Amino acid sequence: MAGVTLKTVAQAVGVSPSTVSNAYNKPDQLSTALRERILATAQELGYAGPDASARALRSGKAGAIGVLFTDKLSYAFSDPYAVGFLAGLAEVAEEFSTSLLLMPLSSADIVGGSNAVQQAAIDAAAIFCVPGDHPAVDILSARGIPTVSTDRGDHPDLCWVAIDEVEAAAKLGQHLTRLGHRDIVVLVDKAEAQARDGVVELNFDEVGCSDCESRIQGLEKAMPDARMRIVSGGYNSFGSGLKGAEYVLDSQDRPTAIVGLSDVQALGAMEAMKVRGLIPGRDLTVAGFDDIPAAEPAGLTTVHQPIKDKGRAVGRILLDPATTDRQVLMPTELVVRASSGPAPRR
Amino acid sequence: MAGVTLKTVAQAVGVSPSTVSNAYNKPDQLSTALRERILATAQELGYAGPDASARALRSGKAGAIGVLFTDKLSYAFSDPYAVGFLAGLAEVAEEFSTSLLLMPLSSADIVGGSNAVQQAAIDAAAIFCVPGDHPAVDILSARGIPTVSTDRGDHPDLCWVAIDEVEAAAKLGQHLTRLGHRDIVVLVDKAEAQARDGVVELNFDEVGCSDCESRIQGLEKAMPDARMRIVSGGYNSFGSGLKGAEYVLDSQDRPTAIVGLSDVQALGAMEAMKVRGLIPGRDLTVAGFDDIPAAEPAGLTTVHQPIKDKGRAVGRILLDPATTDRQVLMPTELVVRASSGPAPRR
DNA sequence: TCGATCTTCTAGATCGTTCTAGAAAAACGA
DNA sequence: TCGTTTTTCTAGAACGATCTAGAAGATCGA
Repeated sequence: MAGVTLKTVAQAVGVSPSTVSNAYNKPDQLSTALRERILATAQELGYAGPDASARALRSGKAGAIGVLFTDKLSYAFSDPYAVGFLAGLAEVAEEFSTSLLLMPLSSADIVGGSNAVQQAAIDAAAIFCVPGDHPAVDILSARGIPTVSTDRGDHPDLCWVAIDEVEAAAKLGQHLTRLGHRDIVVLVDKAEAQARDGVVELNFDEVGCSDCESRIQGLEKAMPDARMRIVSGGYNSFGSGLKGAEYVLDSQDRPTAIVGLSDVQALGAMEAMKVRGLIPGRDLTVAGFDDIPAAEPAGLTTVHQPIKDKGRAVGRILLDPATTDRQVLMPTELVVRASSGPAPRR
Repeated sequence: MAGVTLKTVAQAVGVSPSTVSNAYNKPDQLSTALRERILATAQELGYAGPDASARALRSGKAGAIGVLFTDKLSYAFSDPYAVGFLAGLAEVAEEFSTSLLLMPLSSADIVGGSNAVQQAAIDAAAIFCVPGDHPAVDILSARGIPTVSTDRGDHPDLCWVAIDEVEAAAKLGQHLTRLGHRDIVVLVDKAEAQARDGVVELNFDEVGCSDCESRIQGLEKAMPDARMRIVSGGYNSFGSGLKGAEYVLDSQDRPTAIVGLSDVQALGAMEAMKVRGLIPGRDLTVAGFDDIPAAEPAGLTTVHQPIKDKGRAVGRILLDPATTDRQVLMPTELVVRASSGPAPRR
């Protein structure tokens, strides 16, 4: 049963292994009659096509691109933003009949030798929301694997597809300033924050995520006179946004606006308001980032970025030889919805 | 620069290739001093460890398991149910330092030879919400790749991790019967449904998804006297549930309860009610399936199933030699929340 | 001191393909 | 009819590792 190889089929048909290989990969290199005879015999013998590993070794193409994710995989997918990115990437991958290999980043065994990043048979890799100084990134570069990051790197020779985070945040900041907001809370994700029911207040230098830092800088730039507090409810998720906002809303010192650095967190904040009978845009302003699909029905003011296109662009750079871009800056757009309104007079 | 192999390193150090290989894979087979010398030289030469494809070929282990998804990848991830499953699977994969290979099922090129399912270098595969008679499943079995399905198969020798769909639906049906509901609408996903603003009414034999069919059967079993209509708003998503429910709510012939065959669709239905000023559980009953994280805050009555455990169980069967189970039936539980209430008198 | 055991390392086959070069046969143009 | 091109097929060497068996030297107990 087992052990049927190209050679087996070749012998059965009475041709050379090369010919059988061609029957699968280069149909125009042999006569149709022979090709059909080969395929039929293969079927009979239970041969299911060339072995993937052997093909990968010989041809030097693994037929898969890796996707490096932040932290645990579970949290990665809880944000529709990641899903949209992946969908765009998958679209291009499909076009080049390439698979996507998810590489979970258990922070633990990265240092040890036997992790997925070391072992993975991939031609290239997309680095999604993983900081450029992460050990896994070094491993990939040591392996000589081409990578595209979604962080806008400082190295001019690295590949990336990104948005101008500072500018994007500044757009939102200007909007808030114009509405008269001078006292805001920024919700960030911070896995380490698990004290005080999982909610913690941070200083800027404790944020530790370059995207988040850039966005905060953008907000500060556009709101120079505002008081700005940074609060984390834990992970980048609806629940954490909810918890963070609850902490803020139940405190004695409410801001006039809450900005989630991702839409899921902002939506959590809206939920917290709803529970307390507060109306977003009237009693308190809420805004987010990314413009995920759920943002529109919820009426959430946010900064739109072309999520799926970002995934597509990464895919093109990695797979499409016709694409010569190495660094792509995507446009962003402020989308004003009902959740933002003028700051109430004090 | 390029072309640094085991052999190169071996020559540089002055040992045999086998020894270098052992330095990476079997540290106890050589002296510590030599091992360190080898690793240091490798570093110097820019050798990043054994080539993944070559290792896969020789050792017969690809170091990855495939995940077969329904339809386009984008829709697959729009349901948190899939995300939960994947998280559980990833958890086990991580433990065995194995990667996950996503195999999108573009219905088009399955017949052609050059699709991901044919090419993928995987040791095993998880078949997630793909019917057992799908061509891709045949390809996997032809390749001799062990699989575990999330559909409860009829074949006694196939591996699966599933719930008793009929029983699960019957639990919900009993609940609705007890509340006096005799007229319900079931929301199903049906990609082909794009007429009439994407909303369409179906007969039972048009549903064409074995899970959905089982759930409808379970409902019918527990609600023998009820009138039951089947409506689809398109894909398995919030938006489709919303559209389907809008169609139902705006018709002259409203039911007393709407059952979404997935929570995302049921949540969409709740949204449609909210927009119309209807209160779930009072004006109309809404219920779902799966008990995704968003179901609880929304107060959605649903049938809980251990999503993440399902993923874990699949992972164990595929990867853990200590696991001898071949077929696992997971428990389900009716979770009653505010969205279900007694049927109003007519 | 001698055989037995353990540690450390090596030679060479092997995994199942695809690739390069080229041979044999068929088709073609003049 | 003869060289030339095209089609169709093949031999044999890679690809880069791991595995099996076994050799050489070190260690050990009696």
